[in-house]
Amino acid sequence: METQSYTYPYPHPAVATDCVVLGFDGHELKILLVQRGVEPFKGLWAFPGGFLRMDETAEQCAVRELKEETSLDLRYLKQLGAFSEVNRDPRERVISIAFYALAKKADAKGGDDAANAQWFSIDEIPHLAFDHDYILRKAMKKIREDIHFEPIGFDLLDEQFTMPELQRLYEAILGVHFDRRNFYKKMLQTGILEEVSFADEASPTEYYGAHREMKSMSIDALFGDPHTSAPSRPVADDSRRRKGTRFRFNQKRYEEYKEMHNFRLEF
Amino acid sequence: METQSYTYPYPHPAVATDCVVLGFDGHELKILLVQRGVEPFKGLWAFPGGFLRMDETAEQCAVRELKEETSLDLRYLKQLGAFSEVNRDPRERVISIAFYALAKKADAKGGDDAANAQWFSIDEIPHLAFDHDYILRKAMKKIREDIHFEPIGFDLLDEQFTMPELQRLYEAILGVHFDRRNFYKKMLQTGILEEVSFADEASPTEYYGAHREMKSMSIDALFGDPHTSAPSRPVADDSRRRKGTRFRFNQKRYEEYKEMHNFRLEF
DNA sequence: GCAAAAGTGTTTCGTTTACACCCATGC
DNA sequence: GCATGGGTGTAAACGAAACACTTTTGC
Repeated sequence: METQSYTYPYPHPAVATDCVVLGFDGHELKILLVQRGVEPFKGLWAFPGGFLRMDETAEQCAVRELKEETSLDLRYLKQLGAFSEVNRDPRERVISIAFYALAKKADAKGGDDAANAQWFSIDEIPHLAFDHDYILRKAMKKIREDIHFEPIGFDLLDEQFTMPELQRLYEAILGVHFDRRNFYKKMLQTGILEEVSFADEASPTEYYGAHREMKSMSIDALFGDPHTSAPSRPVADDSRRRKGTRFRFNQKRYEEYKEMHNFRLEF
Repeated sequence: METQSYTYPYPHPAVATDCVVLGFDGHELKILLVQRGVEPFKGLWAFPGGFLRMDETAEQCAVRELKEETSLDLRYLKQLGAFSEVNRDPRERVISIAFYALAKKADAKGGDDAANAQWFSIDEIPHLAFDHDYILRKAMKKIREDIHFEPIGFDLLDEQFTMPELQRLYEAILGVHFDRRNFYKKMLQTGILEEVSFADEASPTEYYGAHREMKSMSIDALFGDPHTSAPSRPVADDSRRRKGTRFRFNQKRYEEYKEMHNFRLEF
């Protein structure tokens, strides 16, 4: 395809991006890997990524490559930094700008469109190509730090989620166990979660793929709290309910809260 | 000097490093800048930095360039990330890998060897070349975050320092005011500081540049606690004393403490 | 109907904050 | 000797941690 060549008075390294994509299936953290079809490291698994074009930023490159290789849209992209070991790529000098990204639970389930892209459980990651083992360790370290101060958990769950789901996610990322009651309290105290009432169920992102007629729920909506109006709720709804009260992340309240707390919110 | 040229089948960006060097004079934070002698942005101030060589990592490049441009040795170097805006350099596509570094108080004072390197007070920074204004904001943000979890303050002070000095540093970085008593307590509680006894004064890094005969202090050294042996101490020592109890950072205790607290120590 | 998971409040403990006086030094 | 800065303890308020039982759901 390319037949030209490019000449510079000084040597230039190649610049590429790599993206550590995380997903969460409700119980375990997952990492999205692609299997290399060409040398070097042919057959080994690696992070999606590729070479930087001259008309795009590193961020744009990471998004583009991910789309190309795994047809996944990103919710959250954060730079880990540049990896510049001299011999990290046997072909030529390649600087990699690495990112981590988060995929919604729904996307994470069906997201292996690309022939050789696959989700791996975080504790069953094979040995990776290049210095990607090292990059993964850095990524996990950073995520564990970031999650204390940024609401990244919500980017890994569906738009609506239950408290136990959120807790399992935090526990999976941080590798610790929380007391359920304390976790509830802490999360609710921040005020950045809003309870999803039955009236809101047929929200922008569909819930369990089912539609709901506006009419049958409008009464409940008027009365607000689903508990008080529960007896009058059509039984049919139950088929679509799943266990537990559902919440959703409220971006606006988060911004307010952050401002109140000097832009430093601890989870 | 270079007459060769370098050719690649695909276009490559240039890769450079930039280093935000911080110093502290006891009252204010300082930033080390160099004045550009050539276009683009000739005459404007910028961070020390330069192009990456093919046989060095980005970290090595940052250290080398800093040494070349300002003859300063670094105490602490941390990557901020890669800056990859397409037009950040008008000459050609240049990716910058930025770092921040800390200079000891002593170095910071006399460190402007290089003809056109100069320390600027943090709130008198001129408009900078390239996207360095933006990089500076990112650097300050990261330092303010990092200082909560890493003992970076000590890299900005001399080996020995007083508690008020340390407090002023924290206040300068974070832009807040602490209650003196609470600050003492918190710092001492961590256990990572050790009080410098008179016996230790002639420590590896000299104190106020004066030497001290080992003989005249060996007795105090044997008895440990400086308070009990104070009356027998030669009066001559007082000439070298400065106001206040001095402390030093104990790396070993820090490692222990960090391990005890899951590698997450909050300052 | 039974097992598994969701939901809820209170007490205890440790940490953080607020606050005032004496002492040492330098002018 | 006076002003400036260094050094110390205690009480109140707040946030984190520990803890058990009832309700709902799914089989």
